[in-house]
Amino acid sequence: MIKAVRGFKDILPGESEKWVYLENLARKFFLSYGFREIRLPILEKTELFARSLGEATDIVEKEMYTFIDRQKESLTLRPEATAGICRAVIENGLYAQGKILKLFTIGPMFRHERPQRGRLRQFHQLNAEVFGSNAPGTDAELIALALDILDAGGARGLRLEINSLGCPACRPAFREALKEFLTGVREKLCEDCQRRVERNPLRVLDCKRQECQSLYVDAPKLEDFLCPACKEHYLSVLKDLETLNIAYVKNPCLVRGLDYYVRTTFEIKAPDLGAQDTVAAGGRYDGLIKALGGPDIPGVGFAIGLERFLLIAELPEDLSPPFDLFVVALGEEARRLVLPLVRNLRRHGLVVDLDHEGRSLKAQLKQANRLRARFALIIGEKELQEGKVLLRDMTTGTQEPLALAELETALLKRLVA
RNA sequence: GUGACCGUAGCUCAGUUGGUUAGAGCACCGGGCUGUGGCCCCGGGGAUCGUGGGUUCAAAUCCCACCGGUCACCCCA
Repeated sequence: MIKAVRGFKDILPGESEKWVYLENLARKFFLSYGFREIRLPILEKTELFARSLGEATDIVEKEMYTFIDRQKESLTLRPEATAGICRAVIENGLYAQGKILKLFTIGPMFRHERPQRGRLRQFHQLNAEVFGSNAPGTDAELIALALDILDAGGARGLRLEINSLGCPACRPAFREALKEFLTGVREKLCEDCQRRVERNPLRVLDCKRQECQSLYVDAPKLEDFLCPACKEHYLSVLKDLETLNIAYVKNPCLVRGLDYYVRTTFEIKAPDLGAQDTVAAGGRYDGLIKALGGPDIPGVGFAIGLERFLLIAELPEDLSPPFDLFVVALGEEARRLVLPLVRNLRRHGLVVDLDHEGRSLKAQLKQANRLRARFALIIGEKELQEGKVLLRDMTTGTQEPLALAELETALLKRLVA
């Protein structure tokens, strides 16, 4: 048997309704926050991701689905959405001086990781990005948006963690101070962290090991190194959050895995998720557009992991659409007679089905029952002769005779809400 | 990439210290009720026991390898 590729999952009926529900819910919020949808290719030139995420990140180093196509060009299944959105913004000239551009997109991402709870190789994200705004209010607004979507989906007990990574003006000083500190305690660090000290010292702060974390309480804090502009920005974001009554936890160790972040970074965590507990994350990436060859406009955004959202979402019990009518046609003559009727009812938006297999009345009623049809329309030889069909209410079991001649209008009257 | 646990009908599982033809419940199809669903009863179809090798008179059962799944590490949405 040919099976789906490891880490790639089918979304089956029963599950797909939940996806549509959450996507629609998110769409509603994106639109009310003034965002417009952008749909993007899932395949991009490898260079785009290498340049935007950073060559030394785990994603670029070992998690991308990269291949050489027939034109001998290196292409990559997108591991995240921001790079592609930036590319599209630049390529299509969506920016303009002073214009605020708010975009969202929904779709699959691909990373070659070992699958586990809340982690797939193809997974899906809801992304929102704002271009052209330096204002801290934009950062706070995005956080509010993410939380509103998650809350409307019934996710509870969320924890917002926030940090500021500074900017190219102030981060280097902190980097040096941190490096110095780390060199002092180097022997006590775990293997991974020892490696990080040289390559990417900030990532050390993100280490999950208790031993390392207990050392870092004495480490220099990035917040103390922020330049006045970054400091003011950070405080203003926090203030907006407070004004919006949004609870947050400052996490000076929140570093994020992508190189392009500056200033605000945040994660929304859900304790119920298990090891992969980040359901949404985002931050500011002011230099990215320029680095990709575009104008010097700032950007902020976030992504919600849809699979993870689904794991903690509280959804309405029954998301399947109501099934209006099952037409029980007994015999070929009846079936032929009913064909145009069924089609017309469907064109009116009603959910209607019938049996083409020539099964018995009993079998067809059984199917109607299984489909949870509100009504069954019974038409056999007797009905054909008498010019009357039977409309059976499947919940009460009562049957009403309807004249064949005005059947369609009679049905529409009873079925259209 | 590393580790632990797990792989028996479509689904959930049973299968004794290795021993006839591998079972059950649910689901599906049919019948009881030849034109009335749900409840009940009866019957039926459906399994390369994850794959390949090995041990043995004999393997779903023991051993090895591989594949897949789950969870954790790592990393992240």
